[in-house]
Amino acid sequence: MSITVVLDPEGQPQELPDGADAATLFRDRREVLVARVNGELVDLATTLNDGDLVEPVTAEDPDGLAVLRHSCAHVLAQAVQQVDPDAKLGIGPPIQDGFYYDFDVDRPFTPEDLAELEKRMTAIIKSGQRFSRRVVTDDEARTELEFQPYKLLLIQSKGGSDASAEPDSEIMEVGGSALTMYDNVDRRDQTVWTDLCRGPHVPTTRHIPANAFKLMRTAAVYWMSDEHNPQLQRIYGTAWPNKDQLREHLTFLAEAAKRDHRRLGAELDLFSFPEQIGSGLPVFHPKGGLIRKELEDYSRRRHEESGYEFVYSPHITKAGLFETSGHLDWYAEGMYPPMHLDAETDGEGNVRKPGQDYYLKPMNCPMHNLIFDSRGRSYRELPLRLFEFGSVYRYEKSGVVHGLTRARGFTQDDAHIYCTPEQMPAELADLLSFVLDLLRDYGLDDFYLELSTRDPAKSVGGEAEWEQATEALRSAAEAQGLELVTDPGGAAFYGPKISVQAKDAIGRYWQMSTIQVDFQLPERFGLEYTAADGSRQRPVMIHRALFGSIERFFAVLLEHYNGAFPPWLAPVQVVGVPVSDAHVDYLAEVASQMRARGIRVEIDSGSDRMPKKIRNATRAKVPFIMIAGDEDQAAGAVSFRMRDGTQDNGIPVADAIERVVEVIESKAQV
RNA sequence: GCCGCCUUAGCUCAGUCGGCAGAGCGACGCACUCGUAAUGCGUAGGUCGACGGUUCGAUUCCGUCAGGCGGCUCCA
Repeated sequence: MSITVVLDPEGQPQELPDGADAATLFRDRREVLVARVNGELVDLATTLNDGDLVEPVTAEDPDGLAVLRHSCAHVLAQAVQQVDPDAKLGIGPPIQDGFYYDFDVDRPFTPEDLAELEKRMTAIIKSGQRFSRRVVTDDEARTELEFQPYKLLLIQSKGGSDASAEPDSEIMEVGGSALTMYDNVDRRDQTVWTDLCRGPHVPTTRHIPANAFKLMRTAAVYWMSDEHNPQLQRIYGTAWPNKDQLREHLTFLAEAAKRDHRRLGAELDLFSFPEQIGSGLPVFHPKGGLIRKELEDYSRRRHEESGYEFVYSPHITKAGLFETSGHLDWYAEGMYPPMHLDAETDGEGNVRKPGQDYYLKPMNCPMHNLIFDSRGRSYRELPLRLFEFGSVYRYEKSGVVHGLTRARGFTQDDAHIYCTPEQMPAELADLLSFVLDLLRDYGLDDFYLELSTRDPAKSVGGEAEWEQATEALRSAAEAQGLELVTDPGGAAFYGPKISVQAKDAIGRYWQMSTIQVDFQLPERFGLEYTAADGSRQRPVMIHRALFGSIERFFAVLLEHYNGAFPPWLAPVQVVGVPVSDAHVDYLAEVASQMRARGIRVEIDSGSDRMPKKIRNATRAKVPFIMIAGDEDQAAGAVSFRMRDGTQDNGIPVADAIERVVEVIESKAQV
């Protein structure tokens, strides 16, 4: 007897003995880790049937790499249990770039533990254990896993072997068509370790490259991500098809760390977080302030041109406003606690005047609503676009504060647009174009859009209006021709949202602008306009921030450019370096001509030698280093050295100035 | 907020098995007058994050707090 299977993707029929498995088919190809049989990812030990469509899957395939990483997680868990046989196992899935495994252990892991575990993992990998799949009944599993409470919970919550539940990306243990255990069998056929797992796995631990994995860090996590559950200790690891790819990944991480905005901010003297002010509350130094001012000035100009009106509002307000807006119901936890003011008591301690609570504002919208509502509004005024660089304060939990990207005090480039329901679709479409255009001007040009839809458990407002707004957002998004992903249930309680995700220079995506439709606030504030027919109508309100927060946007650009801002944003655009002291006056004269054209130029007249000055200016990432010595001076010229080290000598002064001006005005990068 | 780690000169970091500390860079001064990423010499600069405790003695050990880092949760 024999069977015939079809090899994918070549489409080659292949004859095999009856009962053959995929491993037989690929026995000469060690790089094959698993197989895709009729579209389903399975172990190579899976028995094939006549007519199966079989595709080899290697670590170069994303699915294959995930299997490799998942198997590596098993090796980690085995190593942990070698050290601590009482360690209780949580879940251990593959993730972006690696894997993790959660453990309930008496003592958190230390960096020394990780080094020890890595050694043991290497030994396990080299021992060549086979991953052997075994189908079990629920009862058998429960007996075997008697001392693994978390695995028991998984069986229970996922319904065991008859689970029809969708496979969960995070939970690799259960969720297949049957409940399975994976035995690690050593070369003497002894089962040395076992884990509940739906698989699949690589054939043997030898298929995990022993020199291409690394344990990265530890973390405490809540079981099932719920803070009411017990805390487990997680170990994160990374694993790759080969040593070179591991090295490449580690290099990438080092590169990302080098351009961390917190580090660049200190190095380039842009901003700081003085401890005396408080966690998450930044101050901008002159150079950072200049960049920020350029960002803001350009934004202001574009907003003016696009029909926005500028408003200003205070930083604190009485509690009543946030009662009206609903913030105190929905968001009090994220707000700084109130200041209680103006209370008066008499001599006996009786309250004569109850006083008032004042809150720092976490959002600008309630204030803008009051501006809308300050007088009767006509349909002729709509869309009314109110814009403010509004500083807000949010009491972020201490563990989440993170440089400028997650601060407690920050400034939103916040606008609220009031329009009729009929105007909404066109307004949203224009808005999105405006936002994307502006982001491109700042140097970000690779985007995708994310549409966050209603979470029924956490929302207000009617089904129909949500539907209408969501569709309006969707069609505005689709009109951009960009990739659109949906984030089901990700919307805020008051309305659906589109966010723009922008890719930076090293391939990371950042959530930038958000555009959010709100039915709730116009209702709560009783906002109205008079329609053409004289009736009172409720406007639709759109919240939108382009930068999100200026601080955060600043941080993203800083990392995107690695501190080397394009000249229009560079705090110092030109540094003059004299070859010797004798050329300082000449450069100063050129500099004053440049200043007259609005160029930010400094002359380094210090006592350093010329190469040192060039080094300093290079490290400050100044776009143009303007050098002048005898030759340049005699020719009425200067020489430019650019950030990449390229050199252009003997440029006539007038041409040099034009060149800088041109680059600044065109917002080009150099 | 939770878990772990960390905090020594402006910055990056040594160091003290408990006897009050060092380097490089930076700053400042002097000399050098110099053509593309560090000229040389010198000077100043630290209540070793804060407060308590243990100790004859604490920067070092313990505790609390503040700030930071990596995760978790959160990101309206």
